[in-house]
Amino acid sequence: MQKVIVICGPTASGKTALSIELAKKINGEIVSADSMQIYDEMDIGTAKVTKEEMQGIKHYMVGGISPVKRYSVAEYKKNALIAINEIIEKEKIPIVVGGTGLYVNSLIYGIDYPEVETDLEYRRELEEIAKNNGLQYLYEKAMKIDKEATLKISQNDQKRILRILEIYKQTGKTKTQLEEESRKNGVPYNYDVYGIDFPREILYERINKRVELMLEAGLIDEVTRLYKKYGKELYTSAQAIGYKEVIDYINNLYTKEEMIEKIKMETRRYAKRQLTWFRKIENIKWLNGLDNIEDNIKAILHSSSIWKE
RNA sequence: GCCUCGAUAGCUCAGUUGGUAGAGCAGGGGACUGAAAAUCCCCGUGUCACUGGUUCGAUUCCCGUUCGAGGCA
Repeated sequence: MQKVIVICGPTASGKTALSIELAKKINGEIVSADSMQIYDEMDIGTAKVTKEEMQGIKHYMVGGISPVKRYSVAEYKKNALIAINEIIEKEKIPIVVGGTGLYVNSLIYGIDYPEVETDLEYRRELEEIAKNNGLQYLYEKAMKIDKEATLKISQNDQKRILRILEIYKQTGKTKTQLEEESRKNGVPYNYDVYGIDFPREILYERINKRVELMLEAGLIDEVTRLYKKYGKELYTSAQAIGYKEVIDYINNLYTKEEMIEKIKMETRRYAKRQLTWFRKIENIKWLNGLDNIEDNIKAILHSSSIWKE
């Protein structure tokens, strides 16, 4: 079965540099799995790869989406698969690189999503009901529709409660049903997953340093430009760490120092959550971020069966 | 130099009418199938500054010491 290499890891763990070196070595091309680097005009704060960094290696799924758009895993999965196939057509090796656990999983577990658009009207309606009648009311409603899925989530998890209701409204099927159907189809490729990790303290130092560098590189200007241009039109993209804090700073919700500390803190927490995703991936092979890139590439080539074929 | 107040979790502080203590924040762990950098769940042992005294028992009361803040000289 066709091999696809996957490199994941928390933010600031050096995924970009490692993946580009690897691509050069094995004639690969890169498919990003990052929910925020997919947006245009958000470069500094998302640590998007630059043209120079790419060194001629083609990247897919980086940019190309307006920051006003509400992108979703379903779209991601569909387009990432197209990219992977395109790379295979060229007889190159696809390397999926990213920090968004949900996106990575959509590929490696071959999750299928029915072709429906998100019904924003209905969502707004439900949000209204949650506000007026309390979330408990919707939780009970979800329980009646799909008990199994509802029992798995918290009574406070508004997003997932709404999702159970939305799915039923749009497809006539329950979330549990759809998940079962999705599992039947199997996975088309042999994904070989690697994770980069660091001792926590060192990772946090790297994160703090990176935030400082982003500020120096003009993060505030970038966000200001974006915010002036689109304002409240920004939705998903405005939830990005570094962006929401700068927007709050622009609106005088806190001082510059508070804003900087907040970005660092939120990024650290994000890294922690990312690790929770990756630890759960069965068969993930961990690389030590402290080792140099050459050694880690050797480790990948050694354990991956690509070159045995 | 004198007086007053303070010293409790990484930080800010609460509390124990004497029976060895708990909040917020930070931190840690986890969940995750169309917003996911989102959203949600769980986790609190620390010489109660140090020395001595009173007491069956002191982090709590008393004496002193050290450090910090304020006031008076």
